[in-house]
Amino acid sequence: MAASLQQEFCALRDTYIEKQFGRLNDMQRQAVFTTDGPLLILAGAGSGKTTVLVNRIANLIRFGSAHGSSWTPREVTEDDVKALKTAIMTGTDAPAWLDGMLRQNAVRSWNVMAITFTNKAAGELKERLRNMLGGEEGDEVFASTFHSACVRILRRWAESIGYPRSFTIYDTDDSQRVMKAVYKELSIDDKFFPIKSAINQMSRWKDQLVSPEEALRTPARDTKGAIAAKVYAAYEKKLREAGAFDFDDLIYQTVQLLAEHEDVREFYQNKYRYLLVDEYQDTSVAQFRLVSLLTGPEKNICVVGDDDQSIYRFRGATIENILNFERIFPGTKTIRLEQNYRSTSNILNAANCVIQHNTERKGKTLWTRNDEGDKVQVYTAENEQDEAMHIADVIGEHLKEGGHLADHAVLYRMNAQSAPIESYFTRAGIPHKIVGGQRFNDRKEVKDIHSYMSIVANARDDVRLRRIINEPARKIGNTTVDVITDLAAQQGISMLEVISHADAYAKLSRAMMPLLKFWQIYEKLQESLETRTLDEFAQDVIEVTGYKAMLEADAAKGHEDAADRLQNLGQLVNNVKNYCDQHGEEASLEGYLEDIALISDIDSYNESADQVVLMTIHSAKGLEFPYVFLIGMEEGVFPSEMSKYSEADLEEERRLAYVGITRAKRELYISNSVSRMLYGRTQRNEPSRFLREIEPEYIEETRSPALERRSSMGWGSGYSDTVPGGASGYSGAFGWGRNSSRFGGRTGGSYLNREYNASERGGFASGYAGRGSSASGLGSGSSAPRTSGSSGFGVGYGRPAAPKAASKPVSFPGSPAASRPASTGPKHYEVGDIVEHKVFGRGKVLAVKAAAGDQIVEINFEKVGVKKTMANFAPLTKITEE
DNA sequence: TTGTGATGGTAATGG
DNA sequence: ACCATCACAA
Repeated sequence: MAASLQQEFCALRDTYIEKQFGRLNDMQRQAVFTTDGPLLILAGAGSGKTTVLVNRIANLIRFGSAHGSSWTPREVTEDDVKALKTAIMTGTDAPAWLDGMLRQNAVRSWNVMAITFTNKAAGELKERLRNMLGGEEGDEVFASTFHSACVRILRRWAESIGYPRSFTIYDTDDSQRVMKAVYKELSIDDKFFPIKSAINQMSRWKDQLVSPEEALRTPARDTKGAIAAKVYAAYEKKLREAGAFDFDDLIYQTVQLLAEHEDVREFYQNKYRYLLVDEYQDTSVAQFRLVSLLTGPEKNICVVGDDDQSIYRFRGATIENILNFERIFPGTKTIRLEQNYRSTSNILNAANCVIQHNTERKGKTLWTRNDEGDKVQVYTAENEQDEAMHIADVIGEHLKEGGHLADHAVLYRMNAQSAPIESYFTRAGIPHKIVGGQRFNDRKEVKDIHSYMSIVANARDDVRLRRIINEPARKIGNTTVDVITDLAAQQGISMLEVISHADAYAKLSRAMMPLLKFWQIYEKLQESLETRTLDEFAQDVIEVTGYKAMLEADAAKGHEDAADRLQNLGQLVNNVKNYCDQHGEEASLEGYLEDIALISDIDSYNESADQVVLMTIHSAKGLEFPYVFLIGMEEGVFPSEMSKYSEADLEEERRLAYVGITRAKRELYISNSVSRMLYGRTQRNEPSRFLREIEPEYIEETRSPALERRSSMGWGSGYSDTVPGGASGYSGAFGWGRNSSRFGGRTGGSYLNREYNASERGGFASGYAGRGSSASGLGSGSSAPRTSGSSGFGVGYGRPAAPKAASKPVSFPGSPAASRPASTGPKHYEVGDIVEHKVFGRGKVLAVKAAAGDQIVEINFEKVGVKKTMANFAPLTKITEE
């Protein structure tokens, strides 16, 4: 009797718990209910990976291993069964007195550690856990990146491995400075073996847990290898003296710490009994080792990854970690999540087409129940301006239909590609945000102030001291710095210590006054740190050091960027303030410096602002957008020139393409450009092989009207007749449709190839030069408007299946670049005019200001409110009378 | 020591 | 095309 009650209760308990996770699919639920032992989740793009992670943690904390168990902590009563039945029927929570019966071996939230790839992902995880579990328990889960977790561990144990508690974290710039000093000391010529290569080699060694000693012991392949080993050892010594870790050290040294100190290892294994690692495909040997060291004897290790999305091989990620997981952790349960919830089937099929061309895969095929959606739009642009304009057109159309800017993302292979888009968007007044590239914290003035701050935190840090000792200029030149360096080395003390009694050294007599002054500044800052709040301290640094005075003097002299720099420093102080607000009592100088070292651009990307976002595909990993523009799909750009000669590199590029494609939810726009200015040279690139790999049935392609016009006007003698039907043969012009010879296929006789030849022969060069040079928007071009007008594309263009953006002739004047020669002078608008803007629609002019041969027009738009645009560049049309 | 002009190298992805 | 670095003059 009691036994069957027990059975009934356990079955009900399963039902109850399953209901809690009712929104998951079978595979996802399996992953959630696999609570103990090693678990490998192979999660395809958009398969609800984060959801699974969050739910799995929630299940651990709320129910532990109760699901599937046939055991209860006490005798089951009729009341128990009844209460649980009621809870299931009514969809309410079971009464609290059942908790003991439901929460079997429930895991305490602070026993769970989740490692993610970015701080942003960690933040999202925590946010969702808070929502699911409530504030307290959610917050108690330790979720962070590898690097943050390691810093946390290292802070605690630094002294046991000979580092100061307030160690500094060096960024790439610092590393290069150190390496440069090493080269100088060892008289190594960086022309023979570039510093960057040395750092790279060293970095790979650290990723693979190769110590300087091992590197030296291992016979080098060549002279360069020998040099690398030599500088590695010297570099490491310097960092240790400075009390600094670089990014790779954070992992490497933590591994050493855990490997060599059993007590420390056991401390963490006891503390974190359940480990979850996200983006496992991007972990390095060192990171794998770290995970293994943290994993206790119970082996409660769950990793989530997708071998098809491994895109960080170049920085030491090893796909073997995921491929060998089952072998390294015997008894691993493997679960595949292959249902995609993100994209339309056309987009997903396109992605599958591409990734299928890789050989090194675990192999899985994503599927979806989502609609087919629109076909993937492929646009061939004439040049990068044209590409930018096309994107703006599409976005404009979407906005007219009620879409939001923030639903659009422009993704590219490398940061350099953002420039033309950014500049076009700026001129057209399209709100946008670039993620990545030159980071705020990388600006010279910001780094300088941070260097001052960090030497106050860590007086041993000679590298950063050198950076600012004469910034602003205070008569401490290279000679003096070299003398100080020697003195410090002789006595085994830091440079700052030498400076603190500069008067004791005869060699420093000449520079004594400036040095003592510098020391006074330093002491003032020390005092400021002790007596004032952190943001006041930052302000003091800017002022006491004379940095502010220097910039103000520059600004007075008419230095253009000095004002910007001052503003940046103001922003820096704001950032410190924000940091203080966020961390309250916990705020510390070390903490702040740590944040700026470890927080990346993508972490602070905030999707709530209504802006188009521009970023690299790498940055976009883990994100999704309704509308995605994947630009620069050309050989030599994507895949990059450097990857073309290695099959393994190419496969990584292809995975990157796969990541890019799978970011899109509703519509994907891929573009390539016939001509592109890159690295100061105009290149003519073939469309990317990745485009060719997509089956034609998922694609719809369009060529820039500019390219069509060229062919129909008969430039480049005698080739237009090989294009079927000229402009009217548009849909087939690409050779892409039914005949599937596609992009410049192997026949070599494709339309595109011909065009390259034609242009290289200069057949239309003269007729074309105006447009080309007016690409900057300031050229002398006398070209025809490009989107409408007498050449009649308006009509020819409107084939039924054409992409939305191109489907109707657009009523505003053409691109800022192409159709507004500077010679026409500024456009004149007046307050009160009603104008039409390509992107924002209709609005009323509020104010007009003259600026450098142009006007800044402030407009109140009906739909989007007040915006400022440049009259000469913004796609504005005056509406005569409303 | 500081400021300038020329030069020449460097061009991928990032914590 | 851009930047950083360097040599050199002031």
